[in-house]
Amino acid sequence: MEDKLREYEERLSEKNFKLTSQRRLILKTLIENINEHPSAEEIYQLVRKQNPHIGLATVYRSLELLCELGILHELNFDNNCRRYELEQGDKHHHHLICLKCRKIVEFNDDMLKNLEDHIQSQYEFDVVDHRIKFYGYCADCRKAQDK
Amino acid sequence: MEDKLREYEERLSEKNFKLTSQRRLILKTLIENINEHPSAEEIYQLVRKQNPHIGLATVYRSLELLCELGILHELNFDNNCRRYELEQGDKHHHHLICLKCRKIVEFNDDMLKNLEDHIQSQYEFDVVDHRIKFYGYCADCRKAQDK
DNA sequence: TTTTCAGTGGATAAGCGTTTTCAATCATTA
DNA sequence: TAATGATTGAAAACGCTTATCCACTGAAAA
Repeated sequence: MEDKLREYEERLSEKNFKLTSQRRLILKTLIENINEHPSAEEIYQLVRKQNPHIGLATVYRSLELLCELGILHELNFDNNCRRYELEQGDKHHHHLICLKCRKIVEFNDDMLKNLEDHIQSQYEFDVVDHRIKFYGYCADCRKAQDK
Repeated sequence: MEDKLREYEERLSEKNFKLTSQRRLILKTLIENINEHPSAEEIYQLVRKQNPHIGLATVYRSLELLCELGILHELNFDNNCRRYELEQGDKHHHHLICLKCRKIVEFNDDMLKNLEDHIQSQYEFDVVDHRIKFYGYCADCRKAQDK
């Protein structure tokens, strides 16, 4: 935890930003909830438990800054709010979204390199990133359905 | 055009909805701009050229209804608005999104069936749909950059 | 030390896309 | 014709996000 925070502090200071107490708390919350893909509002609620004086605007500003620095990624699962996840090295992972319980499962893949190469030559499209979402039913919901 | 409209009328009436003049005009506009992936606002502006009295709420309501009937698909390229495309048979296609000019190129694929099967067994996740977006630079922007 | 100044944060208003409300209209049926 | 229900348009409300305002902080300059 402290290691990660020090790393983030360095990445902030490279661009002359400071790891203020608010940013520290937001990052801490993101680390602690790394599998949750929380929305801004959810982060705000979590952060307020530890510092009730923090403002919603600060949360939004911090998330924006962290995204610009590449520390955080913005996700887009449903249409009415943005969700966030910490950057996790260069492991390319994508999401399985359960249509019933809305749970989000991550999965890693290396199978798409070929497809990228194909697109590159076929469409003259220079691929720099991709986002894949699979929709379906997770193990839990499938079991519940069988009952 | 008229063929398609008749087909849509049938699909509406199956669920006891009517092809009103507003819905007809919206569908007509969607057919005419089938490669544009227009947003609700853009559809509204297009539709108003032919019927200046149509309301924005009607456009939103019609788009919602057409999505529910599967005639239309909601897309999610940028965060601040939804875009729409007519359902086009069972051709599974995805999108290449140019980061420079924001142009959206469609591409078809059959290469993902294997990946779905893999996910199915590995994660016990029952995949029913997937959405893939590749981000990069289109042929035009690549050429412009070379100059 | 005092002053200055950029960076930051909190409260709140504003912005923007979307949804809801409500009265009016239209089509269909009795 | 009267009644009923679906649909519409205008405007208000809504929810998430961004911008504005002013106060505070902490470091550099005078």
